[in-house]
Amino acid sequence: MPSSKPPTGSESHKSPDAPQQPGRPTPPEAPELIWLRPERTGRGPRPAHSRDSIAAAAIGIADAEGLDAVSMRRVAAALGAGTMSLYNYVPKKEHLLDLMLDAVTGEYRLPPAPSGDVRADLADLAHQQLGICRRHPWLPALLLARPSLGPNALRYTDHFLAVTAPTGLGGGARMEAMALFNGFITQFAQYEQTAAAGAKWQAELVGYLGQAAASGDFPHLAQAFATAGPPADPDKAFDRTLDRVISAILAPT
Amino acid sequence: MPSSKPPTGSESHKSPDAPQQPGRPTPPEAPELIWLRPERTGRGPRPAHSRDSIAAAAIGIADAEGLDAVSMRRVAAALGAGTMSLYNYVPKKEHLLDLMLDAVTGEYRLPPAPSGDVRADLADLAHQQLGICRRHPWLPALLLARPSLGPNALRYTDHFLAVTAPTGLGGGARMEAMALFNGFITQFAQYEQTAAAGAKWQAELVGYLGQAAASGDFPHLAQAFATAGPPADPDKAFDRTLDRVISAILAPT
DNA sequence: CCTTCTCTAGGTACAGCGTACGTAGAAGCG
DNA sequence: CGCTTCTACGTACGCTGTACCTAGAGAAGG
Repeated sequence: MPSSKPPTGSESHKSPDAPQQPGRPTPPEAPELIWLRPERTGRGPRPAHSRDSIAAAAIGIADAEGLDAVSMRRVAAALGAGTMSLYNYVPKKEHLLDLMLDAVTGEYRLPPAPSGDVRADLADLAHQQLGICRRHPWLPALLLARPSLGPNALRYTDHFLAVTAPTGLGGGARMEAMALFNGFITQFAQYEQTAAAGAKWQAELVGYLGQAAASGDFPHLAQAFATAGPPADPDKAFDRTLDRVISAILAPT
Repeated sequence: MPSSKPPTGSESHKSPDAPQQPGRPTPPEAPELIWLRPERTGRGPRPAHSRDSIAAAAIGIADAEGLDAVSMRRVAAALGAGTMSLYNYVPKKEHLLDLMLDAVTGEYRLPPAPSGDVRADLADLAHQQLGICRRHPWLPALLLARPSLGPNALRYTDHFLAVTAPTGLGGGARMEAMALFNGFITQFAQYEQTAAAGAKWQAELVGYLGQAAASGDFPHLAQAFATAGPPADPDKAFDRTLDRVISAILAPT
């Protein structure tokens, strides 16, 4: 997440009048989006790896040890490659994350066409997404941090637009609806992850909230705290809020 | 975002039978939540700084140069302190982020009591949150990454519960509603940020989407792309979706 | 065929990160 | 006054992303 000014890339000539020969000829402007760079140009030796295998290796590490364990060195080592060789495939680490994102987005099983029941189709998409997020605990954080539109995400988007076509909403409105829809699911999954992360953390939090409630400064919080039932079944809570979100999407303007 | 196993802290005795004297006596279990640690114990010299001043310094850096520029060294330097001195106030960098989060949460101007118009009160909260997020571009990313419940967040939560009390929903349901509400706003702000980040990026994206649409593989995307009007006023889009979200919250079960 | 040129692989090196640890001295308590 | 406990901070370690360079593999053009 570079803040505002990336260092503008290379521009690496040593002296203004030097001949083009030495070093790199500075490919004038490589696209920033990795999906716009061809994976292979056809010249030179065949690459020993592929974007897919790299993404798979990174995903394996992230699944097993968390997103923080995914470093260029680790991934390269997992592939049996030298660290810097990875940079021939992935110009920046950001792009590695993009590859990971799109690879897991490929796990959706999208039906060839909408069923006609918008609610059911959306619920299916939602449950698939929640499942994918649960299989890859690092995914919600990544989805929230960076919007990425790889080929598989395009497939998904197209399908979502198809499913919501009967609503009569325009293209832009349906894109907004998709953002709301995915955002809710992702955040739900993210919350599940952090909640599951630490029992000790949770115990501390409960103590802290109880103490806050007891202080008298937060009467409504105290009341909600006091009337809270047993911790709800997460799947029930998900479906309950999902219903509300779908209703919000389908509601007439 | 530590994945699952933090290294369990210190436990730092060198030999089992060594006397307790050397080094640190290992305070047996300091709470992980920074809000549970007292800022001051009363012994020893008066600290030269405070959590507030530290948070302010960090926020200043983040506002000016982005979240990545906020490092322990930078913050300490901004305070005129040695790097490691910061660790007397903030046991881990995570906690520094918690302090930043709660400090900006203090920017809400909460009325002493709900007005009685639930929709209006929620809209006010939403616009305040959007404003805060726009003032601090790094905030959405942080809000999405880590749930944090500092004192100011408790104030906010209590107010939200008060505002939504007339809905008749239970405490748990209103907490879920708050998550949905805040999540939507945060994601909207986050999206605004990334969109504003790079014109070049946006141009590339448009080209990429156009190319994808032209490929014929994504008919609905192509159609949405073709019928898209001029880019909508973000504030209009925000209010439009906000209305839907509020309706979803207020809808009877 | 050979030459040429482009591509890949990978090592080395650097700046910067979070933070463990140890030391020196100040301030409150008995 | 001492004892204890705190604060301040320098040094050092392992890790990160990645700029840059050197070899050599292998397709394209003559």
